[in-house]
Amino acid sequence: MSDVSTRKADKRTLITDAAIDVFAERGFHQARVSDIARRAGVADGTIYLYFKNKEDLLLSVFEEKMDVLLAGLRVALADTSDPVERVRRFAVFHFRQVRENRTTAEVLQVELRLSNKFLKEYRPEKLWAYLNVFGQIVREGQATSVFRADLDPFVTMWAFFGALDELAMQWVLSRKSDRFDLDVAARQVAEVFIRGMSAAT
Amino acid sequence: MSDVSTRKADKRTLITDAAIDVFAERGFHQARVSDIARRAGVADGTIYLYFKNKEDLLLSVFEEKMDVLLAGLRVALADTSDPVERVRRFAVFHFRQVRENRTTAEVLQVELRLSNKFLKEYRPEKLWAYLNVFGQIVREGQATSVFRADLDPFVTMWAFFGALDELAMQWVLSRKSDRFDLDVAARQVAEVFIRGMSAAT
Amino acid sequence: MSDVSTRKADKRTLITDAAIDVFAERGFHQARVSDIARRAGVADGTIYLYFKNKEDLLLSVFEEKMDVLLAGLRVALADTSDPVERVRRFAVFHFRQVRENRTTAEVLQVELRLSNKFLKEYRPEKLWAYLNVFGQIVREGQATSVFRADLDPFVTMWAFFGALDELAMQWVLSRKSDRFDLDVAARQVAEVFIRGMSAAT
Amino acid sequence: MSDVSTRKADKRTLITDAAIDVFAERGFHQARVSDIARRAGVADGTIYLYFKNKEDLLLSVFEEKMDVLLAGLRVALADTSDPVERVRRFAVFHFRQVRENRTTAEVLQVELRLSNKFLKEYRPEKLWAYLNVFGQIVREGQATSVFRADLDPFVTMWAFFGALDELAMQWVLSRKSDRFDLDVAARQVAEVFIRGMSAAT
DNA sequence: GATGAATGAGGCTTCATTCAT
DNA sequence: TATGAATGAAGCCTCATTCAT
Repeated sequence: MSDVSTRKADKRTLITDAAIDVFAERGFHQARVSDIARRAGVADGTIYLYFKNKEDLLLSVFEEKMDVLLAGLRVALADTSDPVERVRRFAVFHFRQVRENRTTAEVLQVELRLSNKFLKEYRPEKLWAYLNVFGQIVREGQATSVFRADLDPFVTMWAFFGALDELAMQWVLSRKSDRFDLDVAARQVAEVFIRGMSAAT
Repeated sequence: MSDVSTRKADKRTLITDAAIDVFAERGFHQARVSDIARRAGVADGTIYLYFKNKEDLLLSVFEEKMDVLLAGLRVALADTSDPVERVRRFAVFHFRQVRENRTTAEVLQVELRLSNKFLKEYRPEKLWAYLNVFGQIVREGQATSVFRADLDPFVTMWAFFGALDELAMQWVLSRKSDRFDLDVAARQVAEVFIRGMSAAT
Repeated sequence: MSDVSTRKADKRTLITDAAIDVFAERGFHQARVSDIARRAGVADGTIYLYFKNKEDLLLSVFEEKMDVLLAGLRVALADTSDPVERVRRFAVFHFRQVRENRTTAEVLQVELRLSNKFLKEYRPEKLWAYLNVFGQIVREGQATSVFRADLDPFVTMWAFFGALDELAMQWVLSRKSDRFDLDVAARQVAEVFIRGMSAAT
Repeated sequence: MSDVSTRKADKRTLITDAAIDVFAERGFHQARVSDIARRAGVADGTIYLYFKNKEDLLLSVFEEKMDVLLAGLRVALADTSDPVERVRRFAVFHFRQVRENRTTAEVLQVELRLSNKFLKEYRPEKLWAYLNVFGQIVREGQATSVFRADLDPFVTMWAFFGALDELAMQWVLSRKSDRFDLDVAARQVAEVFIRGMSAAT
């Protein structure tokens, strides 16, 4: 990689990292481009060399974040094909990401609303890919009769993601002092869904 | 009720109703106060006799609708004390409200969550009251050994709400054509949680 | 005086008194009509039963204040015709008014600027009458060769008033703790002008 | 001075100059920021790169003009240490500035005093520095027994400034036709104060 | 006379984006 | 590539005044 492209990549990363922080702190609409520029240590105009506009910056941030998340999720699920175990790992993985990078949950929240409402034309494929991993787990569980066949994977998938997402948001928003244990929460949510979806009588 | 207070109440309602429509149509940030005023049939300044500012109008919509929602929920749960049945009714009630008040749901689901103030500063007591109804159901189920004792009602409560909320949002944001059946979703989510929380082996 | 007219007079007085306070506190432009109404204990609209508009209220306040001031001044100067003594009494009287009614100085300041600039058509006759008392003292002093004949009474008059007014303003604006002695100031200003205007070698 | 800083300084000056004109013409409250921008030949928003808001623009005009005034005053007094002569030069200098910069004087005399912030919150250090020059003259005169020792320099200083200020305001606000001679006024005010403060019997 | 809810014009200010350097 | 000063559209909100009761 040449010096120039390295520096370019660095600057782009500086901007997206700054953007994640500022979007998480203030939300998309309240975040000012100049805030992001200042935090990234670049000029306002520089942002427009890497991103078409503020909206594009948000989408890029989201896409990059989701790429990392999805890759990590695949690694976390790699060495087991047991649907039950995979559900557990999904929950644990999601909450570990949230804890290790608090802004993840916030950016997801913001994105979830904006991508559908404000940016009508944008389809958050990466988010769907992430969710579909769970949908696929459900389908596999149903195929192997581990999970009840009458469950709609679509409904289950969104319900599961909603549960994780809401808990993540509450954890992020709570004061450090009365912050609950994410590992415990992960296990409990996983168990509720596993038993809830279970085909066993 | 006197004529004056009736008219006053009416004007406030005119404004909140108009606000819900306009917020749902254009989104909070794109909605102009003058649009809301025109739709309500009042002058721009009149809005500021009832609400501190545009954001306060949004939060007031939330407060008012949550009051109605909570009252309705209590009615829906009134004639049964069976925790299992109450979970079912909670889900059914929630989704029925969403379906019957789509624009209101859209504002509460989407626009409200984009308000930085709502997420970061405002303490949504009304939301907590609504959720605690579910928390209470869990505790009663645990007390009667219907639900597993090792579940944290706090975690379960947020997980359940997150599941309902996320599905509601997907339904609200989806195009009419590919809108899924909320009754089915209500039943499935309720069953997953009921079985998931069940103390039975 | 009938009950009605008494009550009417009372209400008018309530409003002007409130207006003096509010104008002094916040200045003419920053003062809100509703603030004055609240302080007076009347409805906003009531003010418009007694005054044409906000501007008219200011002018009325000023006129009334000046009437009182002028009447008081005449009393204070009544029993002496010695120009030197009258200068002393003028200064003492002015500062006594300021001390006994702090808002006097502030209303004068506000008025002085507004009457000339904002209300071009308004001629503050009452202020001129007040000042002309000093102008007349100068002229009498010149006529009796107590004061130098080459002084322009117009210039001297404004200079004297400016000196009094500025000191009054500084006294009003100063914190109670480091507030200087107005009596001393009155005597010193009077002496400076008396000696300064004196015809004696 | 580099090109950039020159241009920046120029733009700031363009704005303050335009502001003085517009404030003088229409008064602070009637002046629209967009008028000032147009007169300065810049965009509305540009003003906010140099000034916090409209009121800050007014106060900045004050600060900048007082700097110039103070520097000029020091030059005017430079080549004499005779307190009597210095009093004369102070008055002459002050009125010369008023005459030569009528619009600036109008803003400083009239508009500034209508600003509540200026009167109540802002500490006009620059004004005090200007006044203290006179206070110092008094003290020097007292030290050399030219002026009476019993005069409070603080009182004398404000009285003198008040006299100059009030006359300046009357001159600025008067119609051209009946505008009095500022040179005569300067001489008369100076003589009144010199004799008034004189230690001689 | 008294009320105070309602009006609505108008302007200050923000901030995403551009472009000359 | 990088800068950051400049732009200017657009909208929230204030508040003097009115008028139906």
